[in-house]
Amino acid sequence: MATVTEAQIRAKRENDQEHKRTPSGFLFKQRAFLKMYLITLTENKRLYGHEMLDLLRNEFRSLGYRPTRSEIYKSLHDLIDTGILEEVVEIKEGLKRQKVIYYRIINKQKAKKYKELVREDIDRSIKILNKAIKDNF
Amino acid sequence: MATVTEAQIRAKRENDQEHKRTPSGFLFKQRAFLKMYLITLTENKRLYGHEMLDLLRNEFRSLGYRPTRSEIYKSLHDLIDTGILEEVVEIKEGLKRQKVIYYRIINKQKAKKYKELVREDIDRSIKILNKAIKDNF
DNA sequence: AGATGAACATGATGTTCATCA
DNA sequence: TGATGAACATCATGTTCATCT
Repeated sequence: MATVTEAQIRAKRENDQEHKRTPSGFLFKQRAFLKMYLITLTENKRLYGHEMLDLLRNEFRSLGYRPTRSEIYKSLHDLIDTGILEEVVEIKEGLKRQKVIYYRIINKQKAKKYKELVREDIDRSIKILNKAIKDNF
Repeated sequence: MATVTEAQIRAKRENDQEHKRTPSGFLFKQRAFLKMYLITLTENKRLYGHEMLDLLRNEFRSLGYRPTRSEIYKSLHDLIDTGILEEVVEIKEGLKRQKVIYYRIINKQKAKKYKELVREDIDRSIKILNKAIKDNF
């Protein structure tokens, strides 16, 4: 009996999704952008979700970008579903015991690959934007 | 009796829409991007909708962006609704008589203002993207 | 058939409500 | 009460169908 790996299932699902409706290719999605940042944050700091949200909001405040709570969590869940991150549940002692979730990279190779992918898309987007300035001004 | 101008009605409608749901401010929308291009095309060339679509698809093919037919038309309609463009209907003689719609700027000031607005957003977006590269690579 | 337009469908993402420690 | 998660609502945009010359 042929075994089907998790990775294959995900690959198929992603492929199916991609072909349901063909994106026009205009810039990239916020989700990908956040996932890239969340990977980097996990690589460099030890933060739980809510802290990541606060950090990103501070970082981008001056640029008028304020990511949503749900986008952060959905991005983190995506990264877990695709086998890049895993949860590290911890109890934060305090007035009231508080469960928080930290993250850890479980597949460095995949993480690196994903970031490279997003990077290419960022480069492409910058080209589009620069072209627009050249063409319209 | 107080008269309400078209512009006021539109302004109100747009304002209402803006406040229904606050955008997070991540990059900008394809629609605004296209509207900017369509204004510029109208300023510089005499093209009807379908020709504009073809032109833009050619321009951006190498960058992997292929705008949709409906996005072009919706963008043109937006520009008409907001008093920036007007239609110039013409009959293209040929094997079969064919109605096409050209466009003309009817409010240069508004057109210029809109483009400037988009430009600011493009600059902001480029900043976000450059920051992302700096932060993640 | 080519050009336009509108209805519809779906994906991306923001808001609200629920849960849990 | 702070952190997380899921259901829901709405907007942006792609696809399909209709119309007109």
